[in-house]
Parts: sequence; C-alpha cells; structure tokens
Amino acid sequence: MAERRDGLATKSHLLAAARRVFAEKGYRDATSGEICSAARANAASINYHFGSKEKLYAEVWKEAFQEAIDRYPLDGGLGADASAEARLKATVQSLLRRMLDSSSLGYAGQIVLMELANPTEALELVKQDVIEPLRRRMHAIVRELVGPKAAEEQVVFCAISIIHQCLGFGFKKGKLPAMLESLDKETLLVSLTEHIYRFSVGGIRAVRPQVNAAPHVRSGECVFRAEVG
Amino acid sequence: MAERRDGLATKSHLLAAARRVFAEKGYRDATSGEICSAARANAASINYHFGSKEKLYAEVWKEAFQEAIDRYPLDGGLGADASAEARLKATVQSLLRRMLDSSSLGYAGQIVLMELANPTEALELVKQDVIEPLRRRMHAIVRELVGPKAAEEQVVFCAISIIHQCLGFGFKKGKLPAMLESLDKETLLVSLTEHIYRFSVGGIRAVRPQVNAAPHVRSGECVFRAEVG
Amino acid sequence: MAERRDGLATKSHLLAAARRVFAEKGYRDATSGEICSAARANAASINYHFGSKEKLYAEVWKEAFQEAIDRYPLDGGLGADASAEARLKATVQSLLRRMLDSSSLGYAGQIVLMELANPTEALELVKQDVIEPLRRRMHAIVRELVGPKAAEEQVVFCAISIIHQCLGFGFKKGKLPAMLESLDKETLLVSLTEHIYRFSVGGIRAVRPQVNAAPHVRSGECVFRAEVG
Amino acid sequence: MAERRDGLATKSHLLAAARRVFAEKGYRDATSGEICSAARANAASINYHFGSKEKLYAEVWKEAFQEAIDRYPLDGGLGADASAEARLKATVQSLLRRMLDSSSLGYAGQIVLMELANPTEALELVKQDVIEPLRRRMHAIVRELVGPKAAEEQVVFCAISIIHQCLGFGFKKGKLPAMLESLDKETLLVSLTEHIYRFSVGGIRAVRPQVNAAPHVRSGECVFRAEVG
DNA sequence: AATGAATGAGCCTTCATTCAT
DNA sequence: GATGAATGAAGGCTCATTCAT
Repeated sequence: MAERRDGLATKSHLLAAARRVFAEKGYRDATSGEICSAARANAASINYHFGSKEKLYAEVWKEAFQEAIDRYPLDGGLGADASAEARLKATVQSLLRRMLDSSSLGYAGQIVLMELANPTEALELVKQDVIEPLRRRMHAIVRELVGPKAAEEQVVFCAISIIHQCLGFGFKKGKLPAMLESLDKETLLVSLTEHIYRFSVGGIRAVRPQVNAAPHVRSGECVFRAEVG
Repeated sequence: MAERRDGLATKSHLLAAARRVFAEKGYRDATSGEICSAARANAASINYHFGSKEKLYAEVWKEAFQEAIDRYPLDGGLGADASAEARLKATVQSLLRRMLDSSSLGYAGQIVLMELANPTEALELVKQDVIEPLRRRMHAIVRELVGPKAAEEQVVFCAISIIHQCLGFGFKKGKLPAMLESLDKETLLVSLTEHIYRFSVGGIRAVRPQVNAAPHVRSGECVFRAEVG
Repeated sequence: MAERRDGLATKSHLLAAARRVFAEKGYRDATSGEICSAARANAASINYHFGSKEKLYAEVWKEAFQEAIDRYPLDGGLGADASAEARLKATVQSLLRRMLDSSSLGYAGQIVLMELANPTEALELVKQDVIEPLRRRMHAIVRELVGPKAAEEQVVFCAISIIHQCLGFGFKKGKLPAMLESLDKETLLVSLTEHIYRFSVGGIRAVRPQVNAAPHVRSGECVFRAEVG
Repeated sequence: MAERRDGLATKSHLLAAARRVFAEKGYRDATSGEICSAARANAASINYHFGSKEKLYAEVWKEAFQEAIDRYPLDGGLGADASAEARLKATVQSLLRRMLDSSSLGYAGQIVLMELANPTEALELVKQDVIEPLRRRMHAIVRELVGPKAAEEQVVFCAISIIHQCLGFGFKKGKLPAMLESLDKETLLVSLTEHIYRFSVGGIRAVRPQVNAAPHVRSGECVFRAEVG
C-alpha cells in the first residue's frame, strides 16, 4: 500500500519514534502499536527489525546515550589539565544538557529518570557506560577540590549532591516554578549551570576539613552543633 | 471458600498490599491480581472497595502522604522561632526520612519519584498538599539565609538544589555506592542529613550577594569567570 | 444506617423500582445493583426477598400484567351481549391503553414488546394469562364480524392484523411521527382507538367472502356510524 | 494453531456468525466469545477486525439492512407509474419478506424488532436509511389511495397501521398460531401479503372521508379484484 | 525485506449471588 | 428481617508476538 521505503529507513524511523514514545510514556506504557504507527511502519516491524519490544528499548537506550555522550561529553572539551573548578562546571553543564535536551535526538534525560525510579533491565546496560564514568569523574573532581585529607565518605556525598542537583531537572515538565518556565532553554541552562556550579563549590568548601576555620565557616559550624546537640 | 475476615480487614489489607506493589512496580506494572493475591483477597475486591485500580492508587497516595506528613512533619517539631539553619536541617532530615522510609508505612518516596518521572493524574492530587508546602518552606528558609537583597531567582535555585539533593535518594536500591549500602538506615540518614545541611549552607553562602568578598570566595569567582569567558 | 422500613416496604419498593428499570433497559441490561439502589435497598435484598433476579423479573411480570388486566380489562366493561363492533372497539382501546400506559403501574407494554422480540422464560408465564385470552377474544369478535362462512385462516389473519396494529405502539418513544408526539396521551389514545377500530372494521369487511357486495357493506357502515356516534 | 485461513475469511466469518448470534440473543446477551467460536476465530479477532463488539454490531446492521434493501426493494421492481394499489401490495410483500427472511443473509427483521423494543445507538444509524424511506413511501401510497381531501393525521395513522401489521411478524418464533406454522415460508408469505393488502385497502377505504359512498368504493373493489386475480 | 492477518495470554471490570452477623 | 462484606465466574478488550506470504 504505502510506498516502500528503501533500505533501512523503516528501522531508523522506528528508533526515532520509539525514543519519543518511550520518553513520553515510559517502557510499560508505550505500546508497540503506537510506536509503529508513529513510525508509519507495520505492527510486525518491531519484531522483524529488533526481535522484541524490549530489545528495541535497549537499542534506543544505547543510541540515546551514545548520542548524549557524543554531544555532551562530560569533559566539555576541556583537557585533563584544566582546573578542577573548570572541570566541575563543564561536567555540570554537560549533565544538565543531557537532562534538558529534548530535541529529536535527546530524550536521554527523561528515560534515565524513569529508569532510575522504576528500573528495567536496560538500566544495567548503561550503568557501566554512562553512570559509572559520571560518578567517577565527579568523584575525582570533588576529591581534587576537597583535598586529600577529606574522608572518602565526604567525597562520595558531595559527588552525589552535585549529581542529584542536576538529575532533578529531568522530571517531567510542569515541575519548574513559573518564574523559570518563561526563560528559553539556553538561558535557563546557562543560569542553572552557573548556579549549581557556585552552589556546589560553596558546598564542597563548607564540608571539607577545615585546617583553619574562616569566620563564617565557624558560624555555620556553630549553628550545626547547636542543632545536633 | 477462604475463611471470611471480619470487619473491613480486606480493605486495609488491600491498601497495604497495594502500597507495597505499587511502590515496587509502579502503577502500570502492578496488576490488580497481584495486589489482591498479596492481600489474600478476591480479584473483585479492589472494585468492591475502591471502585477501580486507579482509585485504589489514589487512595494509596493519599494515605501514604498523609502518613509521611504525620510521621515526618517538615518542621521536625521545631517552633517557628527556630533559626533558619535549624529549620533547614530539620526540613532536610524530614524530607530524607520520607524518601528513605520503606517500612510497611512509607513507600511514599518511591512512589513520588516514579510519579515525577512518569506522572499519573494522582500526582496532581498531592502536589498541593505535599509538594507546594515543601517548596514554600524551603523558599522561606533560603530567603532568610540568603538575605533580603538576593535576587528571587537565586532563592528559587537554591531551594531546588536542596530539594533535589534529597529527592535523589528515592531512587530504587542499588544506586548508592557500595560503601554507603553497608550502613544501617538510621546512621546513613543522620550522615546524609548532616552532609546535605552543611553542603547546602555552604552553597547558599556562596551564591548570595557578597557585600565584602572574602579572599577564597574571590578565587571561586575567578575560576568561574575564567570558565565562562 | 438508613432508617429501617417497616414490614414489607422494601419488597414493594423493589418491585416498583424493578418494573421501572426492567421496562427501561430490558431484563439483561437492568442490573440488580441499579434496581436496589433505585429502591434504596441493600444489594442483597433482591435475593433475600425474591430468590434471584430472574424470579424478581417474573414477579414484576405477574404484577404488571395483573394490573394491566385489572385496570384495562379486555371487555372494557361491556357485557357479553354488546355488539361485536362495540366489543372490538373496547378491546382495541384496552390493548392500546396497556401499551401506552407508562404510569408507575403500567410498564407492561414496554416489557411485553421486549419479551416478544427477545424472549425470556418469563414470556411463557404470561402467555396463557394475557396473550391467549386476547387472541381468543379477538378471534371471536372477528369471527362474528366476518360471518360463519369465512375460512378460519381469514379469521386468524384478521385477528393478527388488529393485534399487531396495537402492539406496535409499545415501541420505545421517538418512534411516533412528530405530528403525533405533540398530542397528550389521552387524546392520542382516543384518536388511535377510533382509527384502528374503523380501519379494522373496513379491513375485515374487505377480506370476508362477498356473496353480494352491496347490502351488508352498507350495514357495516351503519354499525360503524352507530358505534362512533 | 488452528490452520490459518487465507485472505479476510475470518472477517466475513465473524460478520456471518455475529449476524446469527445477535439475531438470536440480542446485542447484550450475545458474547464476543460465542461469536468468535461460532466463527472459529480467536477471541481477539473481533477487536482486530472491528475495534469493538459495538462496532461489529453496527457493521452487522449496515450489512444486513443493505442486503434487505437490495434483495427486497420497497418498490418490488415496480415502476413509479404503477397504481397505488400495486405499489402498496409490493411494499407490503417486501416488508414481510424482510421480516420473515431468516436465511443466512437476512436476520434483519429480528434485529430491528429487538432494537425497536430496546434500542441501541445502532438504531439511529438505520433509521434514515431504512425506516424513513419506508415511512415516506407508505405515506405517499396511502395519500394517493385516500385522496387529497383526507386529513394528514388519517394518512399517518393508516401508514402506521399497515407498517405495524407487517412488523409484528418479526417477533420470535412460536408466536404464530399452530395453524400457520405448518405452512411453508413462501406460501405463508404470499397469503399474508394478500391478506394485509386486502385488509389495508379495506381499512383505508373505511377511514377516508366519504363524500358519496358508492362510486369509488366500487372502483376500489375492482382494483382489488384485478390485483388479486 | 517487509507486511497484513491472526493469536493467546492476561488485565480490569461487572455482576448476580452468598455468607456471617 | 435485613444488611454490609465478599466472592467467583465471565466478559470485553489490549497488546506483544507469530505466521504465511
């Protein structure tokens, strides 16, 4: 009926449609039928090209994350010799871009959030390729900023704090305060990067072992002590 | 055939089972059948007691969040006259408890994460009761800490940063580094509270308008400037 | 909860509600639950009072038809010595009333139509009590009008023609031409009776064996005139 | 597992089975399962081919009525120039055939009766295509027979009388007197047509305004005789 | 290489009925 | 005498998958 597409057009149409639909609805709610009709492909085409819905999903992940990595590398183009601060900022920005990008190629953020909240087996597949490198890079940056004397636990906590700040922005729309909704994507991204970067640098500084307590650090300590005790 | 239970035991059994199953699998993947057999109830009992699977889900939410609010009130028992720092710490701890509690009464964290990533209509229901108060409280605390001169945008960003740090801990198990997994729940919670509190106080201090720039703040600024420019 | 009704109030409420609901929706579409809530009775009350939905239905039939018979007896109050024409007219009117009456006591028409189109076992129950007497009476009247020489088949056909003309008015509302819808029930009924009576007398006359056309045609006219006037 | 049928055999099997089952049991009592197993098709096939049970029902209607219209056109093949009497007879016969035909292709009669007594939305669909044309045709014929001076109401009543006489024969089997049951379908149909035709012509004559009885009554007789002979 | 037809497993829901009180 | 709670059977429908072409 419909004119035949040449070669592997159907396959890539399916991948594109699947990425969109999976990101919008999640693995379980996205139906094969919907993906196929969005791709103007036959209902059997998913199984023909990918073997199963689940394998298509895995393929989408692989593709999406590879793209995320390619488009927004964690080092942000910085050499290994860049300062820890510069690397931190670049990493935050890359991570935010991954979460906020919803162009036709980048629903990665939505998908990963959904998986983290309600994992499929697919999550395991990208853990090593995407999450581990991120965790390690962040860990290294924090370690550098916090100094060699800091406890390992502090480093881990700080890395998590920074990553979570970024990850939260992958939640579905409507979560941001009205005030931020009006900004265009790029402006928002720059501001957020700036904010998270400064906030995190301040946070790291505050938790690192204080060789010599600066005045305002002390005040922070005091409040804290009072609270706990 | 199975012995009849007296009273409305079935209804509460269903609620308990549903909370568990919904938290484990999410709304779509949790089947009525599974919930009913977990509650040792008939397949029709969900409809009898709640009208539909969806209404049961809404009920579970309401209950779970009410419990979260009751058990872990945001003010942590502090009076309104407590210092901003104390209120911040208490709020962080309450929020963390809500996310990490997975006792028979508190899957709220898991569920909210799932909803944020992939919303059902149920999300709307608790937004006002749970999310808004949290946002407002955090906003007020940050405003107090950051001072009246800070731009509104800064306040909003900081509140988000703090909330996101906590929310991230609602993700399914297996996400925490091995090192933290070994700690018992309560110890972990105390450490995390401590960390997020200090980290956030440091972060807030770092982003607030600097009347007189202390030396090391300036260095942070410099790095940042270098990066952007 | 609800105040207890005394004695058999619930039972009669159920009967009334059931009659309404059965007439509106038919046996299969009417649910026990709907009937019970319309009667403000417990879901178990049907089974308690009547044993089953089907037995309630049969009870409704019996009651409805008994009422129809009592309120609109086929002889219309005429003695056995009334003329065949008078008895025909009375019978037609009674039958029409049975079909058109939709007061709280008389959904009989709707129900019988539904049963004729799509029978339940209940139909058998009233066949003897309601349908047979009607058929026999109509047969006798027609036989008298048509004369002893007419073939039995003709008599049967005529009786059917008359009965069918009346039965058709039991169909659900919205079937009558707009023109007739505007009339009030009683006026419509009188007009219809008049029409069917005259039409049928004419029809019978037309099909009876014609020895010599003129004389008794005239007498027929006379009778008719007498009847109407 | 069951051998695959080629082409769209399943779809037409379903339609055929559905027509039978719907006619026997009515929309509500006919189950998808029954229809499918009668069509030796899978339980999901109704949804695949028609979308839902209701749409299948609508399809069955459309088909059945189109067939009824095609096989038994109201004009019975008569030209528009045929006499009113001839057209009346032809129309009555067509209508009776539609009601009595229960070959594999024509349960239309049963279904329409059921719908008239207990309507589905499907009824609306065929009202315009089937019921309206019939009503209009009958109206025109009666108007011609009854003359221009007759009140519109009389014409409407007569048309209804004729139509109802025919419609009544769509009721489920077992309603006809034993005497008629023994006749074969075709003989019964011819006799019934003859009867209803003569009965109705007589009825119309009897209700029309009588200026002077004799002349046109006679002509009516003549036409009738001519028609019959 | 690709597809239209068809399937089977399972899900949510409805509903008449039953049971203990 | 009457009821609220609970149940089992079945119904319509969805959906990923398979098969023949």
